[in-house]
Parts: sequence; structure tokens; C-alpha cells
Amino acid sequence: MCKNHAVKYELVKECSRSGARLGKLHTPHGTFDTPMFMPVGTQATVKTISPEELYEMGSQVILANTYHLFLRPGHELVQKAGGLHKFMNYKRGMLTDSGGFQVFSLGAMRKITEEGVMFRSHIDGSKKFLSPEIATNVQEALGADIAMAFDECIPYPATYEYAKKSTERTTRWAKRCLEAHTREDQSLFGIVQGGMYPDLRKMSVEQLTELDFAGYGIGGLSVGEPKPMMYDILGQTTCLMPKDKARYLMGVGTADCIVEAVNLGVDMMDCVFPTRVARNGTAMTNEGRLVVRNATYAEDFRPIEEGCTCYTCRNFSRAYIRHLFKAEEVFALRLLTIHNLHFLLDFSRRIREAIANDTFPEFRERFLQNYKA
RNA sequence: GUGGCUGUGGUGAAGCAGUUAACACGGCGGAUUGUGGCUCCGUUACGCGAGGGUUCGAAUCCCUCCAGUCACC
Repeated sequence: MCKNHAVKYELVKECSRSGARLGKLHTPHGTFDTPMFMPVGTQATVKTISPEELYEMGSQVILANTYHLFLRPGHELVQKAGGLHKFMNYKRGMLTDSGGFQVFSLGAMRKITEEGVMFRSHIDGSKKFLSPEIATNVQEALGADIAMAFDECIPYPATYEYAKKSTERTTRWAKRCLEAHTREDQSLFGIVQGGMYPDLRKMSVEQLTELDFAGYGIGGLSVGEPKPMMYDILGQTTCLMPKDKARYLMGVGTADCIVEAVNLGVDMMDCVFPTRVARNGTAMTNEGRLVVRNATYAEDFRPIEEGCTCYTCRNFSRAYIRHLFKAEEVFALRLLTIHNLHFLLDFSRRIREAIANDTFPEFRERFLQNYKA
């Protein structure tokens, strides 16, 4: 029943004292190590950063967004260009989100039916429609290594009744995605939902794992619920998931959340957080956030983080970067984005190193002690 | 020198006798988790050029002075 997936997860090692696991994900555009953080390049670009800079930072896989590329420039155009990899000249692993989350963020501006989702374009207000089949076809045209099933990200809070109906629909949609999917050089990941209800999470995992996806996303978390609840639900989800498939926690990306997610057995994560806050003047460090545009750094000539080996920290001071932010110079956005992505990619590397050395629990504890959320 | 006009926070300004001096920008701080470099939130003048006076009450009216500005000598 298992088909020969284009993307395969290889479990290398399990931590004996936590849920953490070391692995490799083999894709048509190279193999990457897990746990891994994936930078987000919504519109076929990681904002302000070139592909070469991504390689230099150690980025092995990035994410692009079906919803945005579907609306602009259109998946047909990307297909004409030869696919996403060629279009944006990125040679490593790539994953496309299905658009399910955008539907969730659109809030009142969309209408969900069994068939799919009717919504209005944020660009020109025109009516658009996405369904499991369309989202799958669009993602095949985009041609990333990993495509995600079209799901509904359940808002928080949600009633049990709604969460159950939505989760069951997400399963039906997942089947339709698999049926619509034809590309052999691309793999499809299913997405576990279930809201904040453990039994619905269990149901979702059971229903989806019957369907032989190449890997599984864990969706519907980090949508406004308290962190302890998120960790609780996440832990109760990952422990039910198959060990031979990749587990991708969608949309999570602060360092504390990442180390906790890895602790609970997550392999992949993506998040706009590092790149978005970078554009608002916030740097990520081992001690927590450093808001470099704050006045305290006006005459601080130290790098963002002492000892950091990123391009930004090797060459520029907090005072300089603050000045660029105050002067609204675009270079500021680049410098902090470079630092934040480097930070999370290096953080992923350190996590893998700790798992390999059997010191992950100590690494986690030490990190959380120094980190101010 | 004479005449006119104008002086309100960091800036541009509203208010032209009566509740806690509007608004905008800037400043300071915060938010941001399957991306709008967008945005959102909080905060920021015990004081209205200085001094006196009128009045129950003055940034608002009167006087003097100071400063700026324009015009004419």
C-alpha cells in the first residue's frame, strides 16, 4: 500500500531521555537534517534575502505559500517559468503550504463548504475559490518537493462540536488531495487537526495515518492558546504519530517553542516570526528578544549577540542597526533578518548536535534557564 | 527708527474667556508564531514668549517688555 514517496524520512536516532529525535529528510532537491527550522518565503522569496545568503546561513529547506502565489503571479506563470525552484533560483528543499491557514486568517471574509472555500483576494477583492483538488493542482504546478494537504486550521477557542466537524472534514479533504495528487517527484503531507481536544487529535492522527502520506503536519496550534496548552496538546499528538514519518509542527518559531517542540518529538518547523519581527526591529538571541530600535542601544557598539558568527554580528553594531531602523533604511531589515534566520538555523544545528551527543535534555534546560520569553 | 503680523510640546499646528489644551507627525515603550516591510496598542505640554492687570474663571481681553517676521524710511 505504501507507495514510493519522493520525500522520505529517515530516523537516525532517538533521545533516550526525551521525545527528541534526530533524522534526515530525503527530497528530490537534497537531503536535510532534522530537527530543522524552515524559513518562510511566502511570495517565492524569503523577504530581503537571496538564495545564496540562505545557503550560507545553513538553510536547507524553505517554505512558499500556495495562497499568495495562486493569487499573484498565478501558478500557471510559475509553471511556465519551470517551477518554483527555477523561478526563484533556489536549489534546495522546498515546501508549499496549501492555503488552509490563509483561509483561517481571512476570518469573516471567507465561506467554507464541503466543496472548498470561497474567499476574497486581499489584493483586488475579487472572489476566489480553493478546494482540495485546486490546492493540490496549484501546488503541483508550483512544484515544491513537499506539498501540504488542504486543511482547515481551527480557530481558538472552538467548540467541541465545531472542532469535530472541521477535523472530520479536513480528513475528507485530505483524501481528496491524495486522489488529486499525481506528481511523482513531489510528496504530499497530511495535516493533523483536532483543535485543543485530545480525543479529536487522536481521531485525526488515526484517520490520516491510514492514508499513507509521506509525512504529517501538525496544524491548529499556536493560534492564540496558552503555551502550556499548546505543549500539552502537541505532546498528546506526537506520541500517537508514526515514527517512520516526518512530523512538521506548522507555524511555530520562537526558540523556546522550538526546543519544547523538539523535546516532544517534532522534526520540522516553520515560522514567519524571525523574519517578521526582524523587519520591526527585534533581534532573537539566546537570552530572548533584543529590540534593537530601543533607545538603550543608541550608543551600544557591541554586535547584536556576542559570539554570533552571522554576517550581521561579524560586521555591524547595535548602534548602527538602530540608526538604520530610525532612518528607515532598507539595509536594516536585511541585517536583522540575516541575524534572526542564522540564529534559528544555528539553534537547530545545536539541537541536533545535542541529540547526537545524548545531551539534549541538558541543552534544553540550560537554554530555557537563560531565555526570557 | 516707524507701522503691520506672529509667538501654544521635539515639530506642524487647533483652540480665540468656562469641563482633564484637539489632531497629526516625531519620541519612548509594547504586540507580532502554516508573512502585507503593512498594522495594532499604550505613552508623551501641572502648561500656551516674559511680567503685570481685568474677571468667579484667561492660551483666549488689556498694558509693558522680549523675540521673530514683513513693509516703509
